Amino acid sequence: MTQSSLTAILHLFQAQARLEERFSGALGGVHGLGLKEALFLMHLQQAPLRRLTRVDLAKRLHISASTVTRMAVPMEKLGLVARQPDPRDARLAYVVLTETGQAIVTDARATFERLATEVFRDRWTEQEVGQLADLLGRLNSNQIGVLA
Amino acid sequence: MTQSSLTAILHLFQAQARLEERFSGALGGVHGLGLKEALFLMHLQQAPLRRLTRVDLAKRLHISASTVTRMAVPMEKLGLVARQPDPRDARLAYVVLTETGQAIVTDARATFERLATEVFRDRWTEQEVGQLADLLGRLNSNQIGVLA
DNA sequence: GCATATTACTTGCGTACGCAATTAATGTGT
DNA sequence: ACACATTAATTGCGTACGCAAGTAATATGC
Repeated sequence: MTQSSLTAILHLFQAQARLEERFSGALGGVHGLGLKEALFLMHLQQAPLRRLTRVDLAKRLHISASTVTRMAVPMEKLGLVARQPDPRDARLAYVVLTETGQAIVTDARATFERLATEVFRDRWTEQEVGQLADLLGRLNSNQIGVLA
Repeated sequence: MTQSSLTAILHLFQAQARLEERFSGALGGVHGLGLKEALFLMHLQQAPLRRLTRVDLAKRLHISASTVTRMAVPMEKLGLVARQPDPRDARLAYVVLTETGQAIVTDARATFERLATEVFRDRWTEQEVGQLADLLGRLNSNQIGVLA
């Protein structure tokens, strides 16, 4: 158990590093977005009102609140997201997905899906991919805000 | 297939982010090492002569060669690694694990193993962990230099 | 209802990283 | 053997990040 646990974790780190390289390159090439930005927008897309507070986004993306603030600035200028203050609580500044952002992220998601399919295209059965998705889902199941 | 592929990838990214946080904190607390440094040394430990060239390390760790150069400096000063020129090829400067480094990394690996076991301790059977390790191993199988 | 604690967000600062240019050494073609 | 390409490593530079401090607003305790 100890042995396979360690192996699983190390393989997971290794796999993530490879996939990040691959997805970063491909996403950056097609859209103007990096992988980080794409995940940022995807989290907004699946949120209740297509919006999240900055701290909430930070938790979901596992980055600091200051990074969320700074990431949002260029995307605001591009019109992908907008700042939306909360009338009830003046401290809150939601990041909300615009129509433009909606279109872009839908497109990015399609690219994402295509890339994901390619990863498993050779040497993987549908059942195996599903099994992997399930197991990784279990690994994340004791937390909030897992994406899609 | 497309659907579960996307889910698998997204879950993998999510899982990695959480595990990185957890392992970074715990490793940094026990030894003086960060997660990155621990993986750095673990790659050396399992290498043929406990040594690797900088470019080789960079490929295995999925970081740039310049980062390897810069990471090595403080670890050299701590005596964990040493610089070892190649007599055949004066361009090569191996990073080699010292005795001290060997001891530290063995210790770090034990901590790593303990943490990994904790991750799966609740709600996971040995078979499931093994299955996850296998599937992730498959995902990495078309590349060189996978760790342990 | 007022003082204090907590929360959301921003900003300054230091650090870590990748890219591209540089240097030095080895490989290749003729 | 010599010119040129390739490779390993380092360094300058710009960028992205986290942490901690600062600011403003809301929540809590008395």
